[in-house]
Amino acid sequence: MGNDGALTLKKLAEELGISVATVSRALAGHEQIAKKTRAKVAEAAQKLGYVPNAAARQLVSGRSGFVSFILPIRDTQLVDSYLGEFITGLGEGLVDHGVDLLLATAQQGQSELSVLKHVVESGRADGVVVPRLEIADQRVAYLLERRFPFVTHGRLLDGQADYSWLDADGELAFGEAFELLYRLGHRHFALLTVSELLTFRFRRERGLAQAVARRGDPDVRLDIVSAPRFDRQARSRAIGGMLNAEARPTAIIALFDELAISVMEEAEGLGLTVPTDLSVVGYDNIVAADYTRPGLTTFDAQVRSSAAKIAHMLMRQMSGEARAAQTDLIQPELKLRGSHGPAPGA
Amino acid sequence: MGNDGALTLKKLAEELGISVATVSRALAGHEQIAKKTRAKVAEAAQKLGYVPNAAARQLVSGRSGFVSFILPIRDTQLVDSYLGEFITGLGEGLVDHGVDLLLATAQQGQSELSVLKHVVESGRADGVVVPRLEIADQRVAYLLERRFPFVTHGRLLDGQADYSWLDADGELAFGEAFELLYRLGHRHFALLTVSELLTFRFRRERGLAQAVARRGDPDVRLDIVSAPRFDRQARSRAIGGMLNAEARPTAIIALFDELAISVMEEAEGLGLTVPTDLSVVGYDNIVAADYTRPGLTTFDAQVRSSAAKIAHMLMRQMSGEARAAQTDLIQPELKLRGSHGPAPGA
DNA sequence: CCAACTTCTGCAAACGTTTTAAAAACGTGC
DNA sequence: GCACGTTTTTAAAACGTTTGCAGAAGTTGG
Repeated sequence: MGNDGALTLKKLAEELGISVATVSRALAGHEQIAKKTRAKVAEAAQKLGYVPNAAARQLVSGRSGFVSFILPIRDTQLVDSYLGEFITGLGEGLVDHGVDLLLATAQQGQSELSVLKHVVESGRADGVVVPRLEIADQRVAYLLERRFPFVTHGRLLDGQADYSWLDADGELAFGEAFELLYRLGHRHFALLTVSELLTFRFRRERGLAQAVARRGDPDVRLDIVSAPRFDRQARSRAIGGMLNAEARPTAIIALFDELAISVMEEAEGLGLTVPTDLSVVGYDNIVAADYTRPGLTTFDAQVRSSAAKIAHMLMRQMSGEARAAQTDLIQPELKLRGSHGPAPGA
Repeated sequence: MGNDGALTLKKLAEELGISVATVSRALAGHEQIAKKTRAKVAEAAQKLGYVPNAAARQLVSGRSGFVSFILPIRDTQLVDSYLGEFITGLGEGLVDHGVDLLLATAQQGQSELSVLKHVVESGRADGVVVPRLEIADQRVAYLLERRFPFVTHGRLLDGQADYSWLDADGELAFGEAFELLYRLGHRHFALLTVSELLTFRFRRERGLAQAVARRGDPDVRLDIVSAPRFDRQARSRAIGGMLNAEARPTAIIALFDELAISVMEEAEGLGLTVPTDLSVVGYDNIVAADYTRPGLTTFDAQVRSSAAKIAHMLMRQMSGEARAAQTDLIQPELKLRGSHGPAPGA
């Protein structure tokens, strides 16, 4: 409802004195309907403000005209910059195709996977976008088995599965971060990471480890510190511990900007100056990275434009235009700001 | 579809050897169906993973189970922090009610109003959320006339129309901002605003003007400067002009944080120190406000929790629980950070 | 064992479209 | 004026649910 005396095709047909079938076809612009009739119908529809009922249309066509994105369950404390940008980007990408975005949320106690299944099985969406892949991602497994159109942001670790993805090359970026800092004289590094089994985490960690190995410098030391992703208190403790260690690292590479910014805040609290005492490099280039003082040196993962690209990839897939899986590996761009510098005493 | 051999009620019924009607009622938990039958049906549905088709359900019930939000058309350059937070908040609020969020976007050349009409008339949503009211807001007029459930963020200027809104008291906040700075000795103020006909703009401007009038101090000078909302270049020019004037204001009150942050950046570029040379106060408390150096003194408009509240208001309205219009005026909370200080030479 | 309930189940219509297959209208040439 | 091909229109089925109404079991009392 909300639509009690709604204008239906039937009423419109009665008004015009022709059958619903004709009206339907006329509005769809079928050639087989006389031009004159088409014009007459179009005019009446326009005048009376006829808008076809979405549910009825969906029922017969089988397509909902929606692309869905399941909002990840997250702590209510922390705003996740990634989400806002990603959704905005998706919206921008979908506009061009006249497709709307369905944001589904998991209720308390409901798993994200079950929401996804529900959306798919109920036919409320024609395709989905899956962010932040996990190590053995059940969502991907389900969608593949179900043969349902989807595109992921990020990719699985093994190259087995055949699906469409867009990812930023974090492996490369983290190698680059190491090289940047190594050349500035840093030898004692710390990688600030999280414990979740997200694939991007493993890739970035691997990229860093490989860069270290490539140098083969026995003086290089790399500490690995895990911080909780959401609990601000615990995160602060973990970072504090790292910065208070007797042998403090001089270069900190954070898995993503939010962690990097936490490091900068914590350092400030401890009286350490960035970048004189401590170099910090992040990843993502969230909006806030431009506002810290000094600005955060980071890699632009182009979340927003990636989301738009993902939207296009998905549309191509849904239209059947692209039969094979499409992949796109984008190059994160190093944003040199002020949070990195020569190693102290170098 | 993507749902070829989809499991329908009919198939489920055949499987069980009973009629669709019974299965439907059993799943809905009707008392009139024997407990034993209900259990049997529930089990089978569970086992076979039956999920009712959304379109069919919607067609007969007339409800879509969606709440819609029309993504405002904006420049592709600038991330609008408000949107991300607002949408996240809406999602959080709607979760509790098992309602999903439909994000519709206006295509190039399509007006936001026409998208809204389309969503409403096609029955794709049961209620809508309208952000950032304009001076004679056509969306509100349309929704009222259409008697369609909606809640707005922000309110109209005249108290005539009878609708549900949630707003933050910007009038109060801007008065408070003036008082804060006046007491610190500032006499030359500038209000940095925009030219759009947004109601929140007029309220905040009015709040400031009234506070000035209340003091009745002939020494107080208030400049009003308009900056474009999206064009970064032009914005920079407008702010630069203000800061380069022979008689430069010492206290700048910005309509919202993004403008305030621009002021701080521009000031830094001109070699001015905040807050020594210049006090800056914003409004909204976007995430970035906490990361600028010095931190931006601003008012927390609690966008995210407001959005969640709006979601609840809307649900109450849609369920018919609340017959009269509901309103909620929240108190923006002053966040004292480092961007304000005593007037130079005071 | 039958009537009169009560409890349970099923038929069929309805929701508003699209689309298949068939019928009606229209010309045209003879 | 009739047959024939072409153009235009329509009746009816289908999509997968929910629900009013009626009918079929079950149960109870006489």
